[in-house]
Amino acid sequence: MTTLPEPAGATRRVILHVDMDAFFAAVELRRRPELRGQPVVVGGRGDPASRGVVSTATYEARVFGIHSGMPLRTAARLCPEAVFLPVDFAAYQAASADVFAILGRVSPVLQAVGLDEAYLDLTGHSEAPLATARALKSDIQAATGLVASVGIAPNRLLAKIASDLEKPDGLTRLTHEDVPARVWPLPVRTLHGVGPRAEARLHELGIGTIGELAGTAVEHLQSAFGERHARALLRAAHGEDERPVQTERVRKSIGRERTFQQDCRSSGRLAHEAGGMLDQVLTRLREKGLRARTVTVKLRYRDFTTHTRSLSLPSPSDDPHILHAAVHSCLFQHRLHRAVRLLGVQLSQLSGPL
DNA sequence: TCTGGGGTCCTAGGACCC
DNA sequence: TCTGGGGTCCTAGGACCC
Repeated sequence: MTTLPEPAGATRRVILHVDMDAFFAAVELRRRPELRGQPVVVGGRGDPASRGVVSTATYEARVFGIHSGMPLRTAARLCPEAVFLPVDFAAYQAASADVFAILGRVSPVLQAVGLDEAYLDLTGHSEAPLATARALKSDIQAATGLVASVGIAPNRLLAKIASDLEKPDGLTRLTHEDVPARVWPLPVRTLHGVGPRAEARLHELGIGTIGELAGTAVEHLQSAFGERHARALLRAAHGEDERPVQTERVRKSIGRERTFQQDCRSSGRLAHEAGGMLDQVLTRLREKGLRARTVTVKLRYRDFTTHTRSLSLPSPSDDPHILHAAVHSCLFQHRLHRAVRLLGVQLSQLSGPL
């Protein structure tokens, strides 16, 4: 089996993926050095008895099977002696700004992915990519005390896989020629875009590794995934990815959502909470000088079914009266006879000021 | 009393217009 | 009476990512 040939005339790009190791936890340990070496879990309010999930766990905590997205209660059961800390988003934003200042000096073609990841395009740079990456890692550590893993590859897909291969403190280069030996043995779930559902469907087709996916006929995938998705999966399995590093992105929606500590049965309280959440979203909307045309209210019930109700206004608005009325209308189009676990208010179809 | 909160992108049916 | 397409908007839901 061989990889697909590169498209004729394509320039060979040099893409870096920089991924901070256990970022939230690393920032916490910087100011609580006495916790170094201990299992530390950052998530929710830092109270393992409350509803919330793990944002980041130190490698000492991961040994117990704790990982991001796991309920805090479960983490506490796996490792009762772990230290639980609340999420301090402002602290991570500040640390992130320090890291991105350093990244920005390496290349202006920089795409942030959340607070702790970034892609850089180094195509055309004279310095050897490995030397650049080594210097970058050491600059980040010297300036912030934080550790990054870096992947180098001809595209974003492979760069991201590369940065994960030798975590933590990794520095890994992947080329197209490396794909059969180093990428194909990995589980399909490693591919960006393959989540729990796609993984399960692939397993049903007898496909467990990226190599097995790469060797599958597109017709075999189409019934389960549709033609577009099937072709995208195959391209990814062959290490093909033409997506550019995108330096700017337009925000499409802003919203607020909250899980109740106890499920809410009162429609009066829901209306009150939704109004408060809309006010918070409106503050951000106006700070950015935006207007919104679509209002969505989301409810999740105890069984985790999620329902949305949306309303498009005739024209974009930042008028509190109009938007509150729209939220109210969406909320009461929901059937409110069941206890609600989560309430969300979202504004979309955003546009700039008139 | 497993399963947060911030998002993006895709699909699909029906309405409506040409 | 039967039978068209294409395009866009609206709405709801699902999958995925950090």
